Amino acid sequence: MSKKRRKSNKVSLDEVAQAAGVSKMTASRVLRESGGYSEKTRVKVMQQVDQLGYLPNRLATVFAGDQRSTFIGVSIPDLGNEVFSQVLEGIDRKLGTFGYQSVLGLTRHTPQEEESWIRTVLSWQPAGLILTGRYHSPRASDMLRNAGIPIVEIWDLNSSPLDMSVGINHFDSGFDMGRYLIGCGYRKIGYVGTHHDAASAATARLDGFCKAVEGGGGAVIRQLRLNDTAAYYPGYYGTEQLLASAAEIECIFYQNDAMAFGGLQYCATRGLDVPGDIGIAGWGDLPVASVLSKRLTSVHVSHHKLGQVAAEMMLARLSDEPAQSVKDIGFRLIPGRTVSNTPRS
Amino acid sequence: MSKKRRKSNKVSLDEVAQAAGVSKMTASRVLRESGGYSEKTRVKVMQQVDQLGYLPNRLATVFAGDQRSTFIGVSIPDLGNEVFSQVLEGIDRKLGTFGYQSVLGLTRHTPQEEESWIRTVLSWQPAGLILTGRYHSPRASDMLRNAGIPIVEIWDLNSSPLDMSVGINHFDSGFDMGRYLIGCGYRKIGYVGTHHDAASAATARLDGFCKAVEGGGGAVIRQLRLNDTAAYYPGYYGTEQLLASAAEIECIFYQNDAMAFGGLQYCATRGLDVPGDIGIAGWGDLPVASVLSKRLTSVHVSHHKLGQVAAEMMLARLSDEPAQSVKDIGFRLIPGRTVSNTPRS
DNA sequence: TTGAAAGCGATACCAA
DNA sequence: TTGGTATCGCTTTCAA
Repeated sequence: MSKKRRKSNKVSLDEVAQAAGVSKMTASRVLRESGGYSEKTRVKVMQQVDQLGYLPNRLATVFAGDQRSTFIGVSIPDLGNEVFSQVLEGIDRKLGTFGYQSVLGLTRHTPQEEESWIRTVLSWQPAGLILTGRYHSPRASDMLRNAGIPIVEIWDLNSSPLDMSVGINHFDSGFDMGRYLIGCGYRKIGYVGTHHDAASAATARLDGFCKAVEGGGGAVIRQLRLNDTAAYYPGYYGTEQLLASAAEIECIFYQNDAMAFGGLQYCATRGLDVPGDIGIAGWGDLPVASVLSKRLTSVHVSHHKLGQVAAEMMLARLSDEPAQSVKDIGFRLIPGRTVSNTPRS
Repeated sequence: MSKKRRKSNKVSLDEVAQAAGVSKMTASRVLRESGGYSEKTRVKVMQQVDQLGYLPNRLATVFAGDQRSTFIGVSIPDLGNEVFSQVLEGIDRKLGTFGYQSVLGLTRHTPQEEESWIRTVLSWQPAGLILTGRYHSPRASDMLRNAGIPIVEIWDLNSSPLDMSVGINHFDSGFDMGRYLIGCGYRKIGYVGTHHDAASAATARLDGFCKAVEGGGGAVIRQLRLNDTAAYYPGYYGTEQLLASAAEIECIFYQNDAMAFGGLQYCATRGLDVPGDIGIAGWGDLPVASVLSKRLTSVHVSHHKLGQVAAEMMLARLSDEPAQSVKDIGFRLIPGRTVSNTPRS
């Protein structure tokens, strides 16, 4: 009240202590249940805490002590893509259970936005960082190296990570799908995705896919990369565009299941039989695939688990337990019924 | 190096200042571009900033000054439900643009988890809070009132909010759908949703729905509330259960479009014609509906916009602009083609 | 078991 | 244009 620079009307530990007739150190010890104090003192202090509605200021705590905050910065490209909202859910549920909070950053896949977000988040002294993707701008990499906190790079498995990495090998997952489609007899294949740059996991998938297809005597005769999100409707109109420009395509591989589902709907609308007239393959095994009458050919990845494992590695590190630094959570090709394994040609 | 309680190897403002041969106040002014300093000084300081890789400690800034942090606590029930991941995306994109960060809390719709999350987040001195839902535990309400920061309650429009509110009137949206289905001639109606408690917006929707149906001479003859998430597959098997227990149902209203889509797939699998044999109505107008060959009967709500508006109200308040305290973003019934407007009975 | 004093990294305020 | 000093709320350290 009397002080000049009182920043708010919040109750401070000192006020609680005075009200309880003890020093603030004693009150501090009671609240942290550390060091020695008598039961009588504890009761007196806790009474005042309740009475005054005292809430500790953790900023001051972290600032004063050698402690770290309980923030974990989490960067995610976007939440429109169900893949990433599942990863985030997995991360935050696990972190929350252990008293940590996610500080979100939607970085749109761009290194510049990531860099600026990293700078800001680091200034809040986070306990650790979980980043999607393995590519970071040079300045971001510098900051990360100097931060001296645990860092988990997720999604695209990084065999020589800054610190730790969890994910899958996207190249291999694309390769396996390519090989599978070749094995089914397809030769003229198309791809529908969004505009992903060279550093993206989707690009690695596509590279692996093309390699397998070409190695097997087929060809990815057209790759459509839309300037849109990897969602249902772009899959729908992307399929339309693709088939309009290359009618001979026998099978289409999509960036993810949402787009593949859009493609399925386009085919249904046009009366194209799947897989009779055209094969459809997705990626990610998203929930929408769980209710289709024909199982969607796809690649299963446990997104929720990926997030959980990332959080677990972070937590292990924070409590100085021995932690693996690289973890491949794997994938599984799902044959499904939207491609035909009886070659037509 | 020489100091005793050096908490880390981080570079402090004082070190930068010393290296540049000025006082830390001068360095502080340069970095904040406030007050007066000469160009020569600016250059000297900035050089050292680059050289030493100085990152400000915002904890200290907030702690020292009258400033607030740039954290906004955001509580969301879960991200598996696309509705909420869209809301969150809308919030974080807007906040991020203005230099604020979302501190996430997945509170599972339970007041207890919300309370514990609120306590933690408040201890970090956030600039504001965005909370999903209008019901809070008594202790949470106390803390919120005493926090003295802007609070936006979203989702379920609250005409007498703690502070501000954005959302829609869920009761009305359910009512409109009920009236619409009655107008189409349906009388024996079912509901499939998840287990939502009395405080949930989904309950308000269902209440409004029932009122309209009963007022129109129909009956909601069975309400199925699954102990599961409001997702595709529960919609699928929920439909199966519902029809097994009440075959006379002519039309089903679902908690959201994801569940309705699961219902559609169940009908397709069983050879039931929609809307010939049974009507299907969803809620939320989720992206999946955008690619169905038959437009799903639903209620459109702009989830992304809801998040944006919530963030805008928060930002306005934080910059002391006049801000509306209650905003209804509205909804729109989408007739669609999964219910029939030619009554059969 | 308790308390007094120093200090964490920055900013506000006032003086030079 | 600059710098010294007090201060934010709490914990650490040391002494009683």
